[in-house]
Amino acid sequence: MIHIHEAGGSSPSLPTIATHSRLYLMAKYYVTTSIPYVNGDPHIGFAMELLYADVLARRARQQGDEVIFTTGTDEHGGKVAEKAAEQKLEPKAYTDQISQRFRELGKLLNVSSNRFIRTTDPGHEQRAQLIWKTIANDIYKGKYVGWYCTGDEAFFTETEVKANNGICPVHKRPYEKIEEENYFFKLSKYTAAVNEAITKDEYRIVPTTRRNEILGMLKSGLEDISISRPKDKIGWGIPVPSDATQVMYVWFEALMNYITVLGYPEHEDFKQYWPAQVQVIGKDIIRFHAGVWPAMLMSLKLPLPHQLYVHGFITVDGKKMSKSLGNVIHPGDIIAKYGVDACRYYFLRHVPSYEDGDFSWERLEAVYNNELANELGNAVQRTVVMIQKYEDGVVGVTPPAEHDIAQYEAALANCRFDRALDEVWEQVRGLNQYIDEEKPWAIAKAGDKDHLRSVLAYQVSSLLNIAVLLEPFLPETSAKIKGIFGDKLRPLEGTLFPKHDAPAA
RNA sequence: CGCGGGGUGGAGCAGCGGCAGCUCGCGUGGCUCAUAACCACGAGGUCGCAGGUUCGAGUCCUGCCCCCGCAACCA
Repeated sequence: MIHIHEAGGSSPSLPTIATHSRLYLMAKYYVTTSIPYVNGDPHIGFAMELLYADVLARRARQQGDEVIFTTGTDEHGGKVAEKAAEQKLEPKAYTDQISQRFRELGKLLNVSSNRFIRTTDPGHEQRAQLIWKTIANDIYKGKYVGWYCTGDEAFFTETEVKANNGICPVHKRPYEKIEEENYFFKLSKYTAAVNEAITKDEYRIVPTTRRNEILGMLKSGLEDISISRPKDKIGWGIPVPSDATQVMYVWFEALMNYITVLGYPEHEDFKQYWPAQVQVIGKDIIRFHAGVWPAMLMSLKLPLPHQLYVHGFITVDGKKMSKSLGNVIHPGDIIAKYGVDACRYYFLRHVPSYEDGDFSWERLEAVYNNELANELGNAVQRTVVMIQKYEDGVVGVTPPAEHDIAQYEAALANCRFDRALDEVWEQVRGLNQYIDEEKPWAIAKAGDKDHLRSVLAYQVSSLLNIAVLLEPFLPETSAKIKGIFGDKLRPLEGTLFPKHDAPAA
């Protein structure tokens, strides 16, 4: 049995406007994040990945799809065992702790994932062994030859060894040539087929630059990869079936999570939800997801995911985030000061969806004040006040929205979250311009009740439309706006985004 | 010749063959419904450097310089 953990998914909100333009058939929608390796606490890099996947999941639900949205943690391997030993913990006890922090990260960010898989779940381990047996035809025993430094307890590449003239610069001793018995996966056999699937966009990789990158790698062909480790060297892993001396190489087994979490092979969820619509990953692990993973699926005779979305990395004040620099940003710090939606907004709009981006408190402050408080928050506020002043708080009949959302939809289909929000903000600006042009206060003075009512109704309609478009991105804000302009006016206690005076530390 | 991404007004970015554009910041004006918010107008760029193709080049080609990743077993 597989462990299924229900995370705090929000109830799907019914689309009011977005769907009237097209007929959308209810479908199964499966979206995944990568499962981060638990050798450290979560930071904003993975937080961003959760947010991207969350937008896709929420949008799909909004369209009426049934959604499975998975995330989880990758918990085996030498590095984890080392970390655990440092803290004088058993590996499992250590990963229990860290895994929990990743789970909490999702809640903190209001991410609507509904399954959380750990590679140490018994279900995953059993299914991984089953997968191994299923693709046994593509697995063979071979020798891995490498340069090993006993000081580092690690292998080094040929080029690295050459660059150091055969002597480890840290430990001042020669690298040893070590042969190791490993199992290998016939990755080479599938190179051509993977290449074709990507070329034909059957397995669509966005952005295009990433697609080109992987096609370049595939052109020279992929070599078979070692997929096991001797148990006496790295004990913390899933045993290879029928060979007690070996455990599975972490990566090989971790990739399987995308199907074991659905209950591959027999569970109904697997049958209904695979292949995934979109798999969200970071640029560092593209070769595993665009090279190894599709080959594994082909070996299993399973269809490939429809789309792989590769995001970039975040720098902080232009510098790489690192513990030694002490500039690691924790999502909790941002949320504590600005709220969860402001945090979501920053990463979704101001980190380029197709490239690396930068975070700084100054920029967050500016964005919060200008775009969230002034433009959106104030548009809501002025509309609320006008309805109170001129209409005794009565919201009239609102006309359906007439905005063209083709650009917004196209942006989302291509995982251009930044562009999608640009489109929404076009409407926010448009609304503020509309108010200034129509001058409802002047109409009120002139006493033209009908005209006034239609202008205010338009404002409300525009805001409700914005709320719908915003739902996948800023679910709380969206709900608040919808709540204010329901059948009757229900103003908030304060404002949507209260202004801050002092910048954050 | 390892591979890839990038260098456009103070900042962040778009444009990828046809008058250099957007957001922030800055300046001026307008408005008063509003969270000193909103709206309009303006200043500010020889588009990394040097050649070339073209009637015309951020935009195509060649060479160079500078940043940032990746470089196969650490996941």
